Amino acid sequence: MSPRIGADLASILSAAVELADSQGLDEVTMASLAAKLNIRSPSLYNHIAGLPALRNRLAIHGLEEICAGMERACAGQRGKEAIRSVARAYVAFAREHPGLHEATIRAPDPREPELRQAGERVVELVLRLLDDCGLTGAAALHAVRGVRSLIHGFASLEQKGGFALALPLEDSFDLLIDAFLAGIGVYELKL
Amino acid sequence: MSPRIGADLASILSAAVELADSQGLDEVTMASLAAKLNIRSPSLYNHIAGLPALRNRLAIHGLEEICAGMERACAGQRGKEAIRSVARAYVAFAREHPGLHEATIRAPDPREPELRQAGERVVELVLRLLDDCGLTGAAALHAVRGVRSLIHGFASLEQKGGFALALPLEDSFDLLIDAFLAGIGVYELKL
DNA sequence: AAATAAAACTAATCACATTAGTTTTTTATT
DNA sequence: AATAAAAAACTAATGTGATTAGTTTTATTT
Repeated sequence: MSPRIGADLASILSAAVELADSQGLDEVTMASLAAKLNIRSPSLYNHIAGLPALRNRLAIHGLEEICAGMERACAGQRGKEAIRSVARAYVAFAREHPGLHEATIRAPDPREPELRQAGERVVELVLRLLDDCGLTGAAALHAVRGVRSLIHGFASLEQKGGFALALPLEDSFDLLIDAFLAGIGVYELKL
Repeated sequence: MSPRIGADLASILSAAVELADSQGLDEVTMASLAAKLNIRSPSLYNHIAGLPALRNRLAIHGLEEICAGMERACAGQRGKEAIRSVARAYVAFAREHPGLHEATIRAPDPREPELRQAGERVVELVLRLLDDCGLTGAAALHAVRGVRSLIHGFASLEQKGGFALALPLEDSFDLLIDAFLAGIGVYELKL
């Protein structure tokens, strides 16, 4: 197949993920990544177009992992229970993969097709669960935005150290989800 | 007073805000900022320690503006109405000052004292409003985390172009706040 | 008029991204 | 077995940006 074997995109991506999760997304540079792979940075360009392209790949990879984790988490569940599960899966992902999570947030261009698709898959998953809760159409679409805002906001703030007080994070998150789900009826009423 | 008049911290900050809001936070560099002020980048170090310090200042400034906007928005209001108002004020700020808002999220060190204080002032404001809703103690603290997650999550996603669908953003946000407020009772019940 | 302090400047260094052009190595072909 | 082709690695070079060191300029104060 290959006239010469070297780093391939998978190994590059995996090294980038490790770097991102251990050092933070900003420390993932063409230089640091090349060093981790024991090659020189120009060699990376044989595999990926540049740093923005790498970050885009990281973001896609992150969204795929998020989607997979959510699917796993809500398997066999329905309705509010399922929503609670996918929400927890999201923050769990952000904790396990802080750098990769950051990458999903700070993608270079949110309109990039493959990235968008990965995001849409998450939306579709949540949409399916909301359907079980009796939400369809525009109401459901608004509700997905709500769910995404909740989980993304909480995970981001937690990650950035925004929650300073000595108060169990787990409880804060569960209560937030509970409050939202308790009030989810407004999506039917007000539309 | 001053042996020689040049750029002062206020003018530097204001130039940085303009740059951030018009070009994005990443385009605020010591180089671009100096160019905007018609000086050379090393001269900036007479006024600020470096790029991280500048970003920290921007973040503090942003939080102060957010707090001021919230105070203004909820003046004379109480309870849920007031919470709705401060939430709207937050997203309004993020729309008017996308770069400054980004700065508040991506501060170099969330533990920096002055930054923390600015953040705490926002927390205290919301805490005061929640008190009107009958929430105190740990319940109120959890609820503030909830409110912050909501507004920060929504504003971030909106700013990053995360809401692709053609669905009015205003409605999505109002519904989200409504749902949360409708379910806010769980903070009393479950604690 | 001289001293001082603050601000600006130039010059230099270092890190990183990226491009161009060359060499190496493996596979496939003759 | 020798060689042609492909893919990957390399070196060298450029450009941008942050930052430091050391120098010059200029307004204020003595």
